[in-house]
Amino acid sequence: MAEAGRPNPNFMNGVPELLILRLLLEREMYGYQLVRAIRGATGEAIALGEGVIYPALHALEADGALASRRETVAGRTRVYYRVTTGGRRRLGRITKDYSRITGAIRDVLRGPPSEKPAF
Amino acid sequence: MAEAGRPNPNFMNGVPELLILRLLLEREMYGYQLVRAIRGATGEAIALGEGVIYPALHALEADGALASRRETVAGRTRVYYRVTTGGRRRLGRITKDYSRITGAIRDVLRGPPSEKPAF
DNA sequence: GACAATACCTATCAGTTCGATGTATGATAC
DNA sequence: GTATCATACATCGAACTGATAGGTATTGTC
Repeated sequence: MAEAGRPNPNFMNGVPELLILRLLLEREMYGYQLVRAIRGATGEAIALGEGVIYPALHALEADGALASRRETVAGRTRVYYRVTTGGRRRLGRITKDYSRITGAIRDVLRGPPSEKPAF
Repeated sequence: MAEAGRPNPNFMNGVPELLILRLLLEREMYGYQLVRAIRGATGEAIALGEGVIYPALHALEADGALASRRETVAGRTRVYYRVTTGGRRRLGRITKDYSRITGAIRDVLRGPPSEKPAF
């Protein structure tokens, strides 16, 4: 049962996918770069390792949501990913779902109008 | 990889716990009642079955976050749960964690100031 | 020459949640 | 009167994520 304090103990489902698609929408990136971009964009609140990102990128590409391009820079191979049209649709869907659910949770956390806020 | 459309495909971790504690803070409830309260409070956005709620209640009680009281009404036994002092602390912690992370995600979804909103 | 950082990758483990199933009672419909 | 549904509890196994840990290879630094 999720202990608080650790960087991010499980927490959410589909969020890695959501963050990846949203960040790649702005500009194409390669995996290793994405790993740090997520740390950076969330102010360390969310830290997804390479073991999460790479498989997710592969799956998204296999699903046609991402397309990739290889480039070798200073002897290192980078695989740049960009969002496809299908990926944009997918991002739209999951963003809507995500907002719907977190919105519902927020309402519950706020509590009924009568009650003075719990926090 | 989380298919959209189903009632609530996995989605989050610790959210059942969060909702349970928050709703029980307002008034004590029994398990079956909670199942419907969650459906109701989230406008069907989140529907947690009994297979989620009962084990969660047992675990929270075992952890000292909830206390229970049995009552028989019209031949049916109800187990009412209320939040303990420790449970209130716990709710405070996980609410803060939750807000921190969803806040970070919201920032990412909003995108950089320069960019026009994606949706 | 060792070590850290970059850059890719995969396999396994652990934790959650979902779905199915089971028991039992009371109320309702036929 | 009996079949069915809603109430109310409970547990187990399956499925899915995501976290951890490991593995390769190159470049740059001390």
